[in-house]
Amino acid sequence: MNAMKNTAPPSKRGRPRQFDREQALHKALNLFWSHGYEGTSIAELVEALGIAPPSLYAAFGSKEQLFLEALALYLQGPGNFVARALTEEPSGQGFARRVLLDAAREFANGSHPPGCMIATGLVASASAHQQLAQELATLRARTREVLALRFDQAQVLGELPPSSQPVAMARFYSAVIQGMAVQARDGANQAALTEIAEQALSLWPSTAA
Amino acid sequence: MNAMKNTAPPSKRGRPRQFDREQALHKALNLFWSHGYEGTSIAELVEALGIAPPSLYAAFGSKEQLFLEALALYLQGPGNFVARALTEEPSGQGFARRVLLDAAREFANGSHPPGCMIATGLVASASAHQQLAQELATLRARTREVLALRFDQAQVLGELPPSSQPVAMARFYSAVIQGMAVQARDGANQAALTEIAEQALSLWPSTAA
DNA sequence: ATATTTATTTATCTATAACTAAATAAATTG
DNA sequence: CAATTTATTTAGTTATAGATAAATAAATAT
Repeated sequence: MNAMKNTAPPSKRGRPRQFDREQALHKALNLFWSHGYEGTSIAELVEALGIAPPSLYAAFGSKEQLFLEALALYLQGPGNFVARALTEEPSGQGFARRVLLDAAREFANGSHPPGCMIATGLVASASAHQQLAQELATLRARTREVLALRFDQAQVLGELPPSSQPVAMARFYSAVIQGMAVQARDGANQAALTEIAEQALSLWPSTAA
Repeated sequence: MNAMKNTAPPSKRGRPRQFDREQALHKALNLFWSHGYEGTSIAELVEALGIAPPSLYAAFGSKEQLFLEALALYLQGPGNFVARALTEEPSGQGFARRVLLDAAREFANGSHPPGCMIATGLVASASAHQQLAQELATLRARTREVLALRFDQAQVLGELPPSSQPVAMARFYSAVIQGMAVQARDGANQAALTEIAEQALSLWPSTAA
């Protein structure tokens, strides 16, 4: 609820925390990423983090808050490729290309779990976790919107023909990314994912002004 | 484990079952489809089916067996579009077209939950359910293989140029279907899904022998 | 009718889920 | 040092998970 607690400098009074909070958060991220929110128990978390339940709750509040923090970490780290492309790729096509190829690389990057926490997170879950599921759905929607905005912009700038449909294109490329995430979970390597990405990218209208 | 128990004609001796097994299975399917395997509890199942736990266990064996039966029902019903296309569409392109457009229709068909049980089922789950997750992953792999086989066949028949890559195409179309399933869960309607499908289908190489 | 078979009812059982109260330990502040 | 603050340890709590034993009910077979 309060971001201050997390971004505040380590407080000076009181017994110091015996574990590295950032490192613990990374381990939690890996668990949630691998097994999903519902598939990860507090028992597994405290085991992996090497701490007792009260330490986890003192540091992170609840399972849900821990998940949300792990998700934020994901979005700043392995899941930041959309944001990066957004600032670094000026053209619509370059943006699409960058996002899909980075997705292919990240989804099959052996240094962390396969796939994407957003694309396939809480797609079907218990009613009790509907709020969290909605949060993930909103993140997926935002990615679609970002693509649509960029494609619309490309159209306005004449990079895309007036006949093209930015929103439909955004849905298409989003779907491809989400499918790539599923296949990554099923063991597809970077080469396989890149082939998927390249086929999708070959759909980009040729620059005929 | 034994298919006989389920396919056998209703036995004649003993107290007859007080509920409709098929109807109960349909309700279980809807729950699993909506909330996933992990997100559906026995308590919710017996509530929806209107029976007591021992009746559920007597009829279906276990939660996992019930899920597998529901999955089989899904594959014969709303999830049978790949199998249908396989027997009814002779050409590679017709097959791809049929599968993707049927997926668009089924994934957003209001008479049952959105999306696809296979495409997004148990993509990330607890270690305890790894066997079931593997089962789903195998079904996804089979779909990919079916597409690849059909595309390969199309290539042999000259319908696809020698330069095309059936396996890569199969991965691509599978990914699109899986992405469509995610978007259906997120509320995409048939029109939106069809637009995704049409874009993917527009990639089909023009018939230039 | 009696025995046999199968299903349902009722009341749990054991294990695990998420979470926490209370006591103790380790730091800072005055 | 005493008071205060915060973290950890220990040992739980309550609720729910999946599953079942035992008694009862309702059918068929002989």
